[in-house]
Amino acid sequence: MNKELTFSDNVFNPDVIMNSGQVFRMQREGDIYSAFSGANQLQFYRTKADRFMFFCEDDQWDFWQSYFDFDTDYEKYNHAVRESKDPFLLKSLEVGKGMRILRQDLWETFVSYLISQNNNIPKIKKSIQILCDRYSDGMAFPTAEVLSAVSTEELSNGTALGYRADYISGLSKQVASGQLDLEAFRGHDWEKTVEMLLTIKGIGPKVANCIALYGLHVMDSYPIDTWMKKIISEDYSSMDQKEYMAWLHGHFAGFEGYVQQLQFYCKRK
DNA sequence: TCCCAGGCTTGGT
DNA sequence: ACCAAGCATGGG
Repeated sequence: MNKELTFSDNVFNPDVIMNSGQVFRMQREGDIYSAFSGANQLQFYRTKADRFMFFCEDDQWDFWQSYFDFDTDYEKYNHAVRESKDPFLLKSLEVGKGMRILRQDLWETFVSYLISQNNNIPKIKKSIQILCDRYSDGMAFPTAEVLSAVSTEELSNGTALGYRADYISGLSKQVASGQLDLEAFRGHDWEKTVEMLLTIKGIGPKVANCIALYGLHVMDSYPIDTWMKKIISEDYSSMDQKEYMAWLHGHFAGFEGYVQQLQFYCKRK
């Protein structure tokens, strides 16, 4: 099916989204954007300045609508950002306008952020693509069932996963056996969600917040990584990390993750 | 060669 | 509760 939708640049900018570090399988070739998540795939392109044409399988549109969070008005978030008059945030919004927080396939999000630890974005993308090529058709993300049948040795060979292969193997087996139901992670508040995620081997505070935000759409979670630490020390030098977190929550309760995503994108750019 | 990358586990205090 | 070492891999 195809669908044409109108968005202002302030609320949907695929170039910003795909380079924001929250997604590893969205790319642009010429004028055509492609996105892959789980077993879903989508192509789209800009038809006018503020219009986009989307193409996907009929039964996948609901997923993609949810993926891009199209039902949420991001202008209300942007308004709050402008109201704050915080210099670094105003700059971040200018650079990163059109950012959205995606709602990605949950299994793929778990595995992707297990891979992300102590790693860099190009290499994360590379490892994920190798998994898709080797254990799927190159487009759908390999299922837990398939990965659980692969030995840890094979999984770590030629994938650049390193020690992370062990975490992925372990999680795959738990999910494939039914011992762990990823759907059970939905529907809890931030604290409970993170607490549950931390029980999984290989998931620490940073990865837990990434999965909460990008997979479970818990919008008040915000991962603190090396870049965010750099932002706090360089752009909020009057605060320590704790004070920064209190400030973020105080001004942007309920969408801290979006605000932080703008900052992260701006800093890396 | 060392340092860093969207860090976590383990084993010490 | 906090701290350091170790962990695979590749790029600068």
